[in-house]
Amino acid sequence: MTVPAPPEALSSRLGYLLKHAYLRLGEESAEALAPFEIDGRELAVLALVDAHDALSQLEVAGLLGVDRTTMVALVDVLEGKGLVERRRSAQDRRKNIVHLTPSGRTRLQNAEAARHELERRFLAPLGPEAARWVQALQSLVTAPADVSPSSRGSTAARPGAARPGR
Amino acid sequence: MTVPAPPEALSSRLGYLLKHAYLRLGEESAEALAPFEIDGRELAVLALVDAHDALSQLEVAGLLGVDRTTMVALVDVLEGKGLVERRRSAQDRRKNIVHLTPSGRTRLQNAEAARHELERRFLAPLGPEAARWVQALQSLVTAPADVSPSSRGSTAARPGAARPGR
DNA sequence: TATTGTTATACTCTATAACTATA
DNA sequence: TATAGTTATAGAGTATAACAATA
Repeated sequence: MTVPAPPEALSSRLGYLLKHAYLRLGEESAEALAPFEIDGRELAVLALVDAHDALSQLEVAGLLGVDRTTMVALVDVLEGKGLVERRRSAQDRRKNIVHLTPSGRTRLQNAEAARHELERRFLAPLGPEAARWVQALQSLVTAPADVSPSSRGSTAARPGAARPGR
Repeated sequence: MTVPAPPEALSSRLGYLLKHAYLRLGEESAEALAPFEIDGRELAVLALVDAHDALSQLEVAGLLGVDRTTMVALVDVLEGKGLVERRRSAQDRRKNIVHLTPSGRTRLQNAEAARHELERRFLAPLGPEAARWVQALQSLVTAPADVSPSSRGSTAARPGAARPGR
């Protein structure tokens, strides 16, 4: 269901708010991208391999923050839809370079337009503050993971940290 | 590892940003609440049954936005920890009213203090804008779910909702 | 007949471990 | 020996279906 107007005890909880914002965007995103038979994460893969040049599966996985085994399935799906192709790297034949097909490039452009429109609608309640709000969100995601007194372990780096993360 | 500084192609994606903000908060939250042997959602349940009076399991589930079967497991865990008790409602013996135990009340207070401190740290990169940013986030979660042309449609029902694929 | 709580089951998502082919 | 990709498997998390007790 998502969103039956949360009571005070919840509306102040960052965890609740972020989770439900994420879920809601997911729902609307699925709907907006359905005509393109693609989901938001698949679209992100297309955008990445378009923007960068000759990325291997592992490199895409790293950028996206997903496991390499997850990446295999993701590329399987995209290749099955004819949107990308795997090509062995000539320099290092262990690597699969992920290439956009012409069909994939077209799909990327059309779906990106739909995504922009969706995000515009999603952020509409913020009015002119939307852009700044998103900037702030970026700063939370890329922040150096705290530094202050009460310590804690940073998300990234840290020797034998064995993060469950992801 | 979350957050290897996302490239431009990702840092503008709301889906990516919300997901990773949520994941990161989850990691830090787990760490901050670990001493209390409780997670963020369990804490939210304690706060809800404390704030409202005599809520049934189904009512808590509705407020929290989780399934009633999920709620059973959640209450099982909290009852196992001695933080809540199930009591049959005298008015409607089908209902389990969820009560805080004295131990639950103490745990709630201590864990809430830790949560506040955690959220303060998490939002620190926003500086004095933090409060307004959270307000904006609230408005996204409680927004009337769009109104414009392409509408949307809750997870459930909706008659002629296109959906060719899946 | 409908609702609350419960159990059993299934499905999605993702991670871990082990294998292969390359380096 | 280490790395990229793959496969098989297992673990969260959550939803659906069916059932008992109660209304």
